[in-house]
Amino acid sequence: MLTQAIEDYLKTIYKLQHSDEHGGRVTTSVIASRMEVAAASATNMIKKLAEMNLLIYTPYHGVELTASGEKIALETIRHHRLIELYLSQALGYSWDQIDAEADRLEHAISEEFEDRIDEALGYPTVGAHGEPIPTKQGQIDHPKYRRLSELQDGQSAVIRRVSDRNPQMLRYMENLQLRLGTRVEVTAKAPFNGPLQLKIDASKEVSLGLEVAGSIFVEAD
Amino acid sequence: MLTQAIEDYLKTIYKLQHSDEHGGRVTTSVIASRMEVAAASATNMIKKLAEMNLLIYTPYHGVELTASGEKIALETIRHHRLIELYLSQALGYSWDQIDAEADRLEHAISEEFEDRIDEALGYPTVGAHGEPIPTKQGQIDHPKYRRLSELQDGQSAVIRRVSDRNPQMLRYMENLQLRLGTRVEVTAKAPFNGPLQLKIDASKEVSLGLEVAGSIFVEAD
DNA sequence: AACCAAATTTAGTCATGGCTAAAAAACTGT
DNA sequence: ACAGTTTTTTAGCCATGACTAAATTTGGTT
Repeated sequence: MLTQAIEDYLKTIYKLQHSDEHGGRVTTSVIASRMEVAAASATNMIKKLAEMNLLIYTPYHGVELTASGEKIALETIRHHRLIELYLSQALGYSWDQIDAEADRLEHAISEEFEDRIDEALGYPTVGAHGEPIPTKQGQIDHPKYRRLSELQDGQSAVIRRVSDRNPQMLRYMENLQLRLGTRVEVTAKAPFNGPLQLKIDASKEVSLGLEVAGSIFVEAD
Repeated sequence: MLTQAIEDYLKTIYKLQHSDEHGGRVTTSVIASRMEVAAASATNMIKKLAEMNLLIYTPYHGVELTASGEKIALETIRHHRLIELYLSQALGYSWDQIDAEADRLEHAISEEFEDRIDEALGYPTVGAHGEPIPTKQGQIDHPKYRRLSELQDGQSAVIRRVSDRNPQMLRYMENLQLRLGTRVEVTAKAPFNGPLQLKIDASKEVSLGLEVAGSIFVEAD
């Protein structure tokens, strides 16, 4: 009944609904591009999900998850984030490897497995990249952090979340020791969308491009 | 290319080829019954696997894995047994729960994951139910243990492997503290295929039916 | 040798979830 | 307001891997 494809679509749609980028409007083409399928394939699946009352579909205008659709999405996301954290904490995976592995495992694990790694991890509320982990009851809050790229010259902040979209970027961040909890200070900002100069952990200085800085979310002092 | 279904069929066929029950002849109906699919479905898949040179198919007479088919089967079995052992050792699963969970996970894990749990477990050679774990190179040996049901009155032995076919039976064995390494002694054998009397770990005595005793493999003194 | 039952294969169907090509609807800009 | 572009949907196709029903082969019995 709940296939892997369905879970993947719902997860993707949930994430799109809660990203600030698209203004809440989740269209066929955005879904298709995130899922890396043709638009027609997305339309097909959307119709099927609407049929199953997992989302509300307004043709030509986009989708919105129903309560039951959101529930499944959050369960899938919970699986994903618990697995990611387990891979990094218990099995020594690095930041850039966990997403791909979790993408496959999230559909294969049982409630039992979920519960056991949740316990082994000490009932965490935040995932490996700083994302909130939904509770078993489907509760989740979305703390609004600022992007490192938005900080002004001289401001100091602590890294709270990083985007997990690009594994190569994650590896780059890891190399720079940009981790959750790391304190950073913007010591200079080049004009015309140029790079910013960053002091990491009050020691080493690096120059960071805006694309990377925009993928790092911080809590400013 | 290598779907979950293909891996499952190859694994099943490998196990059937190496079980003493069918005299090496692995037929469509045996495969179908183990896979819990209709015979026609098995025929379809067998033809496909023969097409892929993963097995040799003699219509109406059965199949035999080729070297490449066996390689895939052993990789799948290795995954399965490593996962089972990890679930029981690292996550506290009981004997009766690990097979079902591993059946799903075995298709979802990467080489990386395989290597990491292999390391975490200390490069084990024997699985949770005593089955040999194939090496990464596909080597495996099949120690021939005797069934507990074949022991004579008065004989003593150590449990080396149990069948994992029936979860309820596994739970029953666990309750009786019949574990790998446990020493047992047959203190009496009822005639006409009746139950045998068993002394477990030189302490408690139980009466064990032949079906259970036939699912326990021992190394006699 | 011929018949019968059991095992096996063939033929045809279905659901899933992709795809492309073509049609239709919705946004643009003038 | 309408022409052109972009987005979305429709229509039709394909592979996978199940299924049932019917046909075929095998093997045992007399």
